[in-house]
Amino acid sequence: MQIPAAVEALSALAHGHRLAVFRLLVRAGADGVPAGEIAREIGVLPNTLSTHLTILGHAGLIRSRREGRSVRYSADYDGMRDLLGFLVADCCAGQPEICAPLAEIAQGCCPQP
Amino acid sequence: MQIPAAVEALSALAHGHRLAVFRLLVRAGADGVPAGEIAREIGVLPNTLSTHLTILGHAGLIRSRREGRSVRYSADYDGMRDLLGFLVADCCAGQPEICAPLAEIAQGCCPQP
DNA sequence: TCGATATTTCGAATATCGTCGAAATATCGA
DNA sequence: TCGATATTTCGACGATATTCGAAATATCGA
Repeated sequence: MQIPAAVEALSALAHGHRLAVFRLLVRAGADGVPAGEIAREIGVLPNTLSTHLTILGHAGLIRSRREGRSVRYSADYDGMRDLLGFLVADCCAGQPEICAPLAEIAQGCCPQP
Repeated sequence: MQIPAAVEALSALAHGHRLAVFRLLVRAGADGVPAGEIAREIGVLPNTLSTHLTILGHAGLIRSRREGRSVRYSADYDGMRDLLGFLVADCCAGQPEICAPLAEIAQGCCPQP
């Protein structure tokens, strides 16, 4: 990941509704959530939500697939990992001791064998 | 960290010059870098940079201290950790297996004993 | 104190973003 | 095919963000 892509992803998340949508989808897992349900949960008009979903999708943070009359959106975990990896890699450049606590956070959250 | 603070931090980083400044300061370590040197490195006018530094500072991502005629800016590693921790915690909610690779990234970057 | 250096603040111009209503598109069931 | 449901696209308005030049502030050395 390069700076322009990172800026695009950060910009996509730098909005209350979009960050809420992203969190919702990350929690929802691979199955995803239909656009209409997202709109109700977040409390935004369907057309406005559609704009936000497009932005998140173009940033590589979510995916979509049509399912009947609705479109299910789901988190793009690869994209999310790229962004977090970019920030983590950046944070570690030069001084590993500084981001060691980060590894602990990840450790506490997703215990490794 | 709550959504509003996360949005503020993400917004601060969602700009090419500011992200470049933040990376520079993270690499520079606790000593920090004087504002003038940052401006030269990044290639922005001093007054414009000052605006960006204020935004990053208010978001809790950098700190500053006057040193003679210049002001040295340095990364706020606690703030950075809060933001990354927030995103990581969010990513893990519900499905630990998804962000396990993230823990590996942190592991590879900052090897734990 | 005075001038030089370093940084910040102010005010205004321009560009971009976010939201909405209305209309268009896609899919299904009768 | 037709009407209903689900989502997206379009066009426009108001709000916010970014940048710049000019001026103000802070600190140092002579």
